[in-house]
Amino acid sequence: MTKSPQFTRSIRSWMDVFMHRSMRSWHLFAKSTGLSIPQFSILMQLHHKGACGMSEISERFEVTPAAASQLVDKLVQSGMLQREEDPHDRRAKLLNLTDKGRELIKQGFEERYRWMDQLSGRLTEAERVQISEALDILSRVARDLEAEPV
Amino acid sequence: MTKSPQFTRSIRSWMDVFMHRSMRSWHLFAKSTGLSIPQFSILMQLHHKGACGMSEISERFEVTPAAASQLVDKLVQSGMLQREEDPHDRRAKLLNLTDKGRELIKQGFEERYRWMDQLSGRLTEAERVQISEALDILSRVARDLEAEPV
DNA sequence: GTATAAAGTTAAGCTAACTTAACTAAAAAG
DNA sequence: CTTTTTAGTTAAGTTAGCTTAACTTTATAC
Repeated sequence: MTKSPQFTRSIRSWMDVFMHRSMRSWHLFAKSTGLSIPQFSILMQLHHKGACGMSEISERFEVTPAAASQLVDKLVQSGMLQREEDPHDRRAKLLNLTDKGRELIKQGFEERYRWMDQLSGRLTEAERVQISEALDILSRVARDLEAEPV
Repeated sequence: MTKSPQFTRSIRSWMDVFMHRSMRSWHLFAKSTGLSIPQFSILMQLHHKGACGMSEISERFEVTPAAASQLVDKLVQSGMLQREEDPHDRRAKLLNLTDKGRELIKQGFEERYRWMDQLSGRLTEAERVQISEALDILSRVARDLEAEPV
C-alpha cells in the first residue's frame, strides 16, 4: 500500500476534528429545522446526487422500501420534496428537491461554512493559497473516485 | 471579512464532498453496530472531548437531562460507558468510555480512514506532502479555535 | 397472452427517543 | 441551620422510524 506515515497522520488528525464538528452541527441544524436526521439525510442525498427513485433511497439508507416511502411521504407533505411519476417507467417515481428543500440545504451549508470562514480568518494569505490548492486536489480525486464503478 | 474567493470556493467544494461522505458512512456504521445515532453521537463526543458529566451531554445535544440520563443508561448497560460518582461533587456523575467503547470508536474511524487511503493512492508524493502540510495547518487552527472561550 | 418480477404504497404493530412531572440527594446561599 | 439551587433519576405518555405482510400497478419473460 501507500507508504506515507506523515500523510496518514495529517489526514487522520484533520478527520478527527472535522468529522466531530460536522456531525454535531448537522445534527443540531436538522433538529432546528424540525426535520429528523433520516429525513434530513434524504434531502442531503438528493442535493448531492440529484434526482432518484424510491428504491435508491431504500438501498442507500439500508431501509425497507416501505420505510423509504413513508419518510419521503413526510418530506413531500412538508413541501421539501417533489414526487412524480417516472415517464419511462410508470411504476417508478422520480424524487426531486423543491425550491424550499434546496433553500433549506443551502441554509444548512451556510452555517457550516461560517466555521470555515472563522478558520480562514486565522490564516495568512500564503497559507490560504496552499490550503486552497490542496483541497482542490482532494476534491478532484474524491469526485473521480466516486464517479467510478467502485 | 476575509477576501479570498478562491479559498472559499475550494473549502466549500471540499466540504460538499466530505460532509456528505462522512455523514452517510457514520450513519451506516452506527447502524451496523446496533447503536442508534444519538447513542453513537454520545460516544463520539466522549472520544473527542474526554470525560464529562451528565449535564454536558444534555447541553451539547440539546435534550432534557432526563433524555440524557436514559441514553447514557443504555450505553452503560451495553458496556460502552462507565458512569461513576464525581468525587468532588457527589451529585454529579463522571462519564467515561470503557475499553469496549473506545474500541468501537476506533473501529469506526478505521473504516472512515480507508476512504482517505484510497484517495491517497491516487496522489503523487508531491501532492501528498502539500496536502499533508495544508491539513496540519487547518487542524492546528481548528483546535485553537475550539480551545477558546467562543 | 399469461406468469412473474419489480416499484411503490398502505396498515398494523414494535421499539427507542423524546417530553413533562414528580422525585432524591447533595451543594451553595442566606 | 434552613432555604434554594443544582445534578441526576424514574415514570408515564407521545411521536417517529422502522419492520413485516398484504396489496396495486406496471413492466418483463416465456
